[in-house]
Amino acid sequence: MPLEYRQRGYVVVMDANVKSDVPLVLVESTETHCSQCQTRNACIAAKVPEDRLDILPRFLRSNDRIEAGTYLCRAGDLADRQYHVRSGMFKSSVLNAQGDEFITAFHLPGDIIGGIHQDGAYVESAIALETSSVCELKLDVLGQAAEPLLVSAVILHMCEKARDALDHRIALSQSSAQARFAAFCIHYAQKLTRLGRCAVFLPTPMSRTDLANCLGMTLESLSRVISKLNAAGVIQASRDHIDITEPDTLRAFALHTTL
Amino acid sequence: MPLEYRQRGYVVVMDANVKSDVPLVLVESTETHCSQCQTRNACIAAKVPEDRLDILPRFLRSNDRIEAGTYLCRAGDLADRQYHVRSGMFKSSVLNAQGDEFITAFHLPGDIIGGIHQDGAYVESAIALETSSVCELKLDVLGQAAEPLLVSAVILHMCEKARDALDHRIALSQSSAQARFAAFCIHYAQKLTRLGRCAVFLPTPMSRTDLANCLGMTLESLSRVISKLNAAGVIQASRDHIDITEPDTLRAFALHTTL
DNA sequence: CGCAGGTTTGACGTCTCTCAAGCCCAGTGG
DNA sequence: CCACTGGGCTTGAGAGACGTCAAACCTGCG
Repeated sequence: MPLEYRQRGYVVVMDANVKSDVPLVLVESTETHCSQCQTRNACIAAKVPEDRLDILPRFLRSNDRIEAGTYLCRAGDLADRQYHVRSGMFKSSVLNAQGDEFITAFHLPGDIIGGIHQDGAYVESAIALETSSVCELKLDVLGQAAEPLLVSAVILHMCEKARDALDHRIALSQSSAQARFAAFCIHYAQKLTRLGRCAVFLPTPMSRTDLANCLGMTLESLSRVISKLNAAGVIQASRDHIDITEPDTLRAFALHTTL
Repeated sequence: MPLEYRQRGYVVVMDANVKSDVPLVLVESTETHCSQCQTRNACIAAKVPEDRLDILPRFLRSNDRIEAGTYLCRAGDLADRQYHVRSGMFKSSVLNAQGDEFITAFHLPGDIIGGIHQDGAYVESAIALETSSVCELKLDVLGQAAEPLLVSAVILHMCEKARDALDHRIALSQSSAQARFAAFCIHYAQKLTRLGRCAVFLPTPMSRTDLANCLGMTLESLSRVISKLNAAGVIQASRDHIDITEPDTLRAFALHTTL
């Protein structure tokens, strides 16, 4: 499967099966083309009439390819822009006063990174978990632009994305570790569905440690839950992905609130 | 202390110490006056230059007084506007497929209600916990207005408010009930501080049941935590408020993550 | 082959949930 | 004024779940 990304004004197409720096194709790319983007149905483009998609590239800057392990932004940085994930996956996190890390979210295409401020600075840090790309939306441009279509789209999109955080919060208030994990899988699957991807194959580029942290449990508890659901035949988990074999059972577990 | 609210075009001032329906003062009010609002330092007005505050009432509609127990909006309603709390307190909640209720937040002045959408509908229901008032911001007006100051202010405010939800999420991932409760108190106190109110006196118009639900624990666990902190002299809790007597100790408890 | 990091499994202690009883307070009616 | 009543809150005892610590296990890599 060819790997396509954008770099210094070019669209670069690599052969993912061959470890090489020599691209298969190198196409000049003058700007972002939303109409050809795979994520256009899950980002602000989905809230703009299809025949007006051309207005977006005037406000969005599409970034070069971001390697796994690269920080997109850090807590405390000047919060002058939002990042909208185009491809790949990010994890965001915060540190408390003691230096404990909390993984706050895993971001898929269409998700907003840098949408949480305090005193004009980002609250979370975001790091790429795999090769990724984002679109940048500068806030001053947004204010000055006076482009009603863009403003509405951004605000609607922020409101819809707030739902992910809410889902996560609800999952966390479930007391049982199994219910939290099941809820995570179900929400993840729903997001993949909206992206037009397979709803039962969940890639897990994050470590078990990070996933456990995000779900508010220990690594061992997560491991036990996964082993149990594996043994029960509800999921089939490996190091880098989770296969949902019995979606209905998993959904039932997600609802099983012991609260 | 006089109680001031707005009703059918009048500003009504009541004597809160006397149980009567006869107002002390009745002033004609043609529109919202942000410059005189007690919440102006904690809402979108705080992101608009002071000498331009007059633009806001053109877009905001200030509601009549909302009695305790009144629903401001319900999950599933058409999400065509945001509510910005002006005074009082609300609680918002969601129901899952099983009918279990999850209290998702308690909203203080300056907070946004109705900022979470799915398919054009609200996800949460919000109900007043005491006599309250809100400002309405219609989304179509926001898009068409082309008023850069307003757009920037709303987006910045949404980004700052996203922080509350994040704080809640982090509090929920703490496994210890005591840490969750302590974190709730600390965040609550911080919000009161920003409103210019006392940071050690926390009114609790919500029931213990609702508070426990919001913190992802049982009523009994919450009660035990409160009793323990009471006995330790860290707080002094009664039915309708919590006094923080040792803020530093409480802060330390909030950080004590057993994760 | 050996190493290191991440992951799984096991044993044990602790914390929270559950169920149950008792308490406190406000409102009601005698 | 006082007993009654109901709801919300507190307290108690037991069971189950999760965290902790420790050891073993995989897996990719040199």
